[in-house]
Amino acid sequence: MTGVRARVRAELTAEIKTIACRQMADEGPANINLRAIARELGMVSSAIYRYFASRDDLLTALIVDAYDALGEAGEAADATVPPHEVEARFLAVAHAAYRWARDQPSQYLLLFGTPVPGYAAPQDTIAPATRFTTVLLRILDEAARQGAVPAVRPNVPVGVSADFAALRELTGTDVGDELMLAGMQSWTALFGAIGFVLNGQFRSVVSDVDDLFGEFVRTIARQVFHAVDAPARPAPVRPAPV
Amino acid sequence: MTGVRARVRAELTAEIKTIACRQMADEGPANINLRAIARELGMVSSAIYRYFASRDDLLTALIVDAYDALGEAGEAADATVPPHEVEARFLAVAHAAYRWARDQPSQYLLLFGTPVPGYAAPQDTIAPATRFTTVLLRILDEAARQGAVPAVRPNVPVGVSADFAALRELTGTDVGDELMLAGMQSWTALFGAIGFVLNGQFRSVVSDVDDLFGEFVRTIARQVFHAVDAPARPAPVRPAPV
DNA sequence: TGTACATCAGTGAACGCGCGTTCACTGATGTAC
DNA sequence: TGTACATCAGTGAACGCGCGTTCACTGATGTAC
Repeated sequence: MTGVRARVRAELTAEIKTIACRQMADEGPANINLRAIARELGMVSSAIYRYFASRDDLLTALIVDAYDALGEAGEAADATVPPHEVEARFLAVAHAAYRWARDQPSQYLLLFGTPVPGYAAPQDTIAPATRFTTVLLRILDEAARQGAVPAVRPNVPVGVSADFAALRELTGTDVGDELMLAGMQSWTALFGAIGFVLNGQFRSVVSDVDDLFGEFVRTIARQVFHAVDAPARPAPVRPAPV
Repeated sequence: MTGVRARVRAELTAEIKTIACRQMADEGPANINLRAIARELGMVSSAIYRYFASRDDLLTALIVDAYDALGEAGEAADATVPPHEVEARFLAVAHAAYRWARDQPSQYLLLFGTPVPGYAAPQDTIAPATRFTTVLLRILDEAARQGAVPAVRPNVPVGVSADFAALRELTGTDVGDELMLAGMQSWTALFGAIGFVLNGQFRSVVSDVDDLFGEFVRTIARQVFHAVDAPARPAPVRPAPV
């Protein structure tokens, strides 16, 4: 039964991360404390090093988990809406991000708040970090196929346009420059709104922040996926990308 | 010369804050260190307590200063543009915030990043916090007087509408619900974009983030101050608010 | 199936470090008559 | 103008605390023949 030790190990590893998450909720993302975790597990502090080589390693694991959880929440929400309803998909995904952020604010802040001082994110965090963004990009791709045009058409700077071309190449998408810029802007707007709600920026100004956020997101969606002024553009026949 | 001691005191107080700011740049906003400050000043650690009653007190002073600096940057930028050119004013103010944030990222993160664990902002920080927002609100007020209507007209939820009414009362502005919501959305979008740039969210995707930000802001401005579809609405005669 | 050996989880003590804050004090700077 | 007193900046020692990490170790769990 080689699996017994392995299973116990996996369980304890998970438990360490769970406790670290709870700690972050109390003390802030930068303040995980190996000794306190060991104490809570009834272990001696050095025992933690059987599971994580260092504090930074544990932090990396938490970041990867958080990115994955956010990405999964986005994917799950996206899957509940018919693929061609791009605006509804965006709304579903945006609200999923909002809910996730409100449910675990410290994990959200671990990803999008102040970087932890002295910590340099290793390669392992890059792939999970793109997971949520990929969901948004897929919606944008479908919107492009439907000929969507943003309500306010941006003028994409040449340097940025070149970057977008590389991005299309890399991701196998076919989103035009204007829509891509509008999409990125909506992305920053979405997370800006979430951050403001989380940090209480609307406190003593707006009481029902959930309602406010909801209307923010609806407005953003209509800005990006506004198709009324769209020139008649035939849908390309290439299949959907990953 | 009662002023000699007072002047030295003011200078040292300022120097403590300056050192604390530099420290934040290295170690993150949450990590100011009284002993290190004293060391750098060539003093004994307890001497700091002649100037600040506690670490939290120093933190409060830094937050107030940061809010004031951001507010002043916004006001200064706003003053460079003729009052009736609302879109240009917004652009100027947005870029001022961006520049300020890029020049002192740690101070920006002190205000808009992860809250410092265990620190509860006292009353003193509230007034300075509104200074920058007030600039935006004044621009919005002028825009309302000119009959501006957002490119995508939001549906303001009833609860939020009530809050907006109270806000109008409190600030002596006359910005309608739709424009107010669009304005707030632009506010979150602006700071979301700044935060993303600061935290390197566009790294290895877009190289010239300044250009990207510039176009973001132009797009946001046109979304808010879009007046083309505006119903003919006579400009009210009441004078400009504070 | 049983035995000899290797693996590995957890122990306990220690290292080196630094923090915020208090307190009784010294000595210089300012104030009032 | 000079003296007696009050104010206050800075000292130095101490308190109590906790952290991440290393290392030699014990003893239980798994493996190979």
